[in-house]
Amino acid sequence: MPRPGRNTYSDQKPPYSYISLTAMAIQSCPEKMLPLSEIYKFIMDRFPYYRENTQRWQNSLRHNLSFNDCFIKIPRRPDQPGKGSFWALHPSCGDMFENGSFLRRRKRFKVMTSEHLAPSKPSDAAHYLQQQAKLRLSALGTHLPQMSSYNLGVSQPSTFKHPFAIENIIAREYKVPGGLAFSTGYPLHNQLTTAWPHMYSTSVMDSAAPISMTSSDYSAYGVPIKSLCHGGQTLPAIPVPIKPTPAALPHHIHAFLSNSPQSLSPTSPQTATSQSSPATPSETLTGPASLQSVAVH
DNA sequence: CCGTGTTTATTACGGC
DNA sequence: GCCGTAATAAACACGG
Repeated sequence: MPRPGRNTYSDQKPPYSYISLTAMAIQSCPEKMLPLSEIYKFIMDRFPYYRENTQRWQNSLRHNLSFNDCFIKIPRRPDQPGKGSFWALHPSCGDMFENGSFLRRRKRFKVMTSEHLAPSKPSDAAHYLQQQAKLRLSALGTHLPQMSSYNLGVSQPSTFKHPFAIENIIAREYKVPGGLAFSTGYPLHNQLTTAWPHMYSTSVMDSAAPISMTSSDYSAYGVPIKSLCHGGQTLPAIPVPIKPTPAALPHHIHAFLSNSPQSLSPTSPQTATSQSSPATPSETLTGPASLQSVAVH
C-alpha cells in the first residue's frame, strides 16, 4: 500500500519477528546452520523491506541471536573461510511459535533446566560426551546431515504441532531421510503464499511440492511432525553450541564441557536464574506416529 | 577497520 | 496495571 504500483506487499514490513526471520533462514538451508552474513542475505533476498536501513535491523537481529536461547552458535571450522560462527536453531525450539501466527512466539524459548533432563547416571554423561565429540566432528567436518537433537535425556524436547510453525513453513525444502516428505498434507502451499505475502517466492517457497490440502487437513494439527528441528531420526548432528546453555546440562556434564577446548563462555546470568516453563506440556505426541516413520522415543 | 557477538537499556504492545 | 515479548538503540569487546 505504500507504493501501489510497486511490489505491493513486498516492501512492507513483514509481520514476522526477527526470531522468525532468522529461524526461516536457518531452516532454509540443508545444513540448518548459517553464518550471520547468510542470514542477512536470506532476509534481504526474500523481504525487500529489509534491503533498507540495514544497520538498524541487522543490529536487532544480532541482538536476537545472542539474546535468545533458541539460537546456538556453532564454531567455524578452522580451515573454513569467513568471519563469525554459524548459527543454528536449538533443537528444542520447535514449537516456539504460536499456532498460525509468527507475530509472536508462544513463549520465550529457554534451555531446559537440569532437573528436566538430568541423566543422573555418570555413564550417561560419558555417552553424552562421546556423542558430542562425534557431533562436533561431523559438523565441523563436512556437512551436517539434516537435523539433530541433543538427545541427552530430552527425548522429546518438543513436538511439531503447528503446521504454521516456522519450521514447517519452510520445511518444504527439507529432504527427510528416506525421501519422506514431511509435508504430510499440511496446508503448506496455499498458506505459504497467502500467509507470507511479504516473502519473495524464491527457492524456498516456489519449489512447492504437490501438496494438495484442504481445510480438513487442519485436523492434522495435533500431528507431531517432528522431523525438522529434531531430526526425526535419533541421529544427532548438531555440534556443541558455543553458547553455554548451562542449565541444559547436568552439572557433571557441564563441568566436563567447561574443560572443552572450545572454551565455553561463562554462564549467562539470565539463563541460570530462571528455570521456568518446561515447555513440554506439548509433550503429548498425539498424532499417528505412522506419519513420520521415524523413531520417537 | 569492520564485521561479529554480547549486553544493557528503553520503549511499545498484547495478554491476562 | 503488571508481565512477557519484541524492536530498537547503543556501548563495548573481540578477531580477521
